[in-house]
Amino acid sequence: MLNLYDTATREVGPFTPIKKGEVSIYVCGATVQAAPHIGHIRSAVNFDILRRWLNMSGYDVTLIRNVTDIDDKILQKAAQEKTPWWALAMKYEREFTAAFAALNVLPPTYEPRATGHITQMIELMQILIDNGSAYAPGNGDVYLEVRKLHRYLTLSGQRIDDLMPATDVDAASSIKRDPRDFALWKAAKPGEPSWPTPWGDGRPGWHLECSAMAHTYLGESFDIHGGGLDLIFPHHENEIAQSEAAGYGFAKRWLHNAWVTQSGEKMSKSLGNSLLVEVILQNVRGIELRWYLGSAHYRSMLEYSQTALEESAVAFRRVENFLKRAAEITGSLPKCEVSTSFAAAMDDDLAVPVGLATISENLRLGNQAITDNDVSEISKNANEIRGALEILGCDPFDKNFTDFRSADLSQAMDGVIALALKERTSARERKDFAASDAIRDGLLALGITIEDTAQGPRWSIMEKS
RNA sequence: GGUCGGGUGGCCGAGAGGCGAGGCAAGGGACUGCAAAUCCCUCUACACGGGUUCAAAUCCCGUCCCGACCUCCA
Repeated sequence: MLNLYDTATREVGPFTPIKKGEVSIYVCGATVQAAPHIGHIRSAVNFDILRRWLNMSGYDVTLIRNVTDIDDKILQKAAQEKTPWWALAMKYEREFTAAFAALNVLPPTYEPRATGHITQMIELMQILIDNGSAYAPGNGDVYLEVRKLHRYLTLSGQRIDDLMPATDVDAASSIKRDPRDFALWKAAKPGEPSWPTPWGDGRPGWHLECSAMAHTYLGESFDIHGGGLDLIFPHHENEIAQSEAAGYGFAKRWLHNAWVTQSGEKMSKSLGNSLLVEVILQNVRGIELRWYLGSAHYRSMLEYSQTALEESAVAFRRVENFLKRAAEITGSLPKCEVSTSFAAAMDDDLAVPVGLATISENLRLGNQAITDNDVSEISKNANEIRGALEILGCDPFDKNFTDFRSADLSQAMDGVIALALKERTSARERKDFAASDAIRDGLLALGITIEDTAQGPRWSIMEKS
C-alpha cells in the first residue's frame, strides 16, 4: 500500500486513486526560456520515479507534463536575442527534451503546450466571468477576484492580508479590484504576440494554461499534481483558485520536490549558480547523474558538490559492475524483481534512501555469492538489484542507456584484449611477473582495467572522473 | 511583517520516543605473485540551553544559525 505526502495536509497518508487501477498525474514542466539545469531535471527524475513505482505497483498511469511556451521572460529574452519568441521557446524545449532523454525520464503520456490550448483557456475564463469569479475591466486584461474565493491560499497556509503588499508601482492606480487579484489574461502590448478573445487581444496571464490543460486531459478531478517547492505559491494556489472557482474538484493530492542547492542556496539562473545538464554530462554519464539526483529523498534538499556527484557515480559503478559480472557468470541478464524491503521503502512516501540501503545489502550478499560461486544466490541478488534500478530509472541494461555501436566495438575489443590476456596468462604461468605486469600496465595506460577473478581475467573500461 | 522548511559523524545522506539506516572516506585484517575487485572488523553524530518521560536525535519551551516563498522560479 502506497503512502504519499500531501502538501495540502502536510501529512503522509494512504494513496487511493479516484479510479481503481488508474492514476492521473499533472506535473508542472518547463517554462522554456533557458537551458535546463540539474534542479529542473531533479524534479523530472523524482516524478519519473513516482510514475515507475506506480506502474510497477500495477497502476495504469496517465502523466501530463506541460510546456509553457509563452510568458514574459520568453518574450523578453527573445527581444534581447532578436529571435522570434517561438524559435526561442522551441530551442529550449528541445534542450529539455534532450536532457530528459539523457537521464532516461520516460516521456509523459502527453506534453501539451500552452499556445496550443488558447481555446480551452478562453472557455475557462468565460466560465469564471459568467459565474462572477473573474472580471474583465475593459482594457483587455482578465483578473480573478481572490476575495471571492473561500479557500484561497489553503495550500500554502497563508492569509490574503498577510501577503506582502504588491511592489507593483501601478498598484495605486490599478484597475484591479484588489491588489492581490491576479491576471488570467493579459492584454497585448504593441509588438507582442496575441490571440483574440471576447475581452480583447492578449495572451495567457498567470499560468492559466495549467488549469485549462489539466482539465482537458485529466478531467475535473485527478489524483496527483506535482511540481517544485517554489511553485506552491503563487502558481499552484492560483491554479487551485482558477479551477475550483470554475467548479472543478482539481487535484486530490499535491507533491512538491525540493531543490538542488549549492552552499545551502537554491540553484537558480538569477543567482548565477545553476549547473547546466549538458555541462555536467561532460563529466558523468546520464545514468550516473540520474542516480545522484534520485538518491536523496524527493522532499529533501540535495546539496550539490562535484565531489558528492563523483562519489555517487563511483558507487553506482560498483552496483553496475556487480550486475555485469552476475550476467557473465549466470550467462543471462538478471530479471527485474522487486524485493519486499525495497517495495516497503518505496511505499513509504518513496523512501529512495532506504531503498538504496536494501540495494547495498543485495550487493554485499551478491558479491559474497560470487566468491562462494553460489549461482542461485547471485541471481536472486542480481534480480532484486535490477528490479530496484529499473524503478529508479537506472537499469544499466535499459536499452535507453545501451549504445549498440559501442556494444559492437566492445565485442571487437574483447577479442583483441583476449589476445593480450592470453600472453599475460602464460607469462604468469611461467612466473614471469615482469612480463605479465607490463601487459597489465600497458592496458591500464589505455584505460583498460584488468581484474583476476576466480573465473579468469576480466577487463573493463575505466569510466572517467 | 506573514508562511514554510532545515541544522545528524571527516563527507554524503536516512530516521522522527526504546537494538547507532546505508554509502563514501579513514584504520586494521582476509584473498592475491603483486595488484584490482570483493568480503570481514573498527572508529567518529544528532546546533545550543532548559523541560516532559523509565527512556529524547525524535516531543515541549526558549536561543542561535541557514535557506525558501510572498504575484510569471523545478
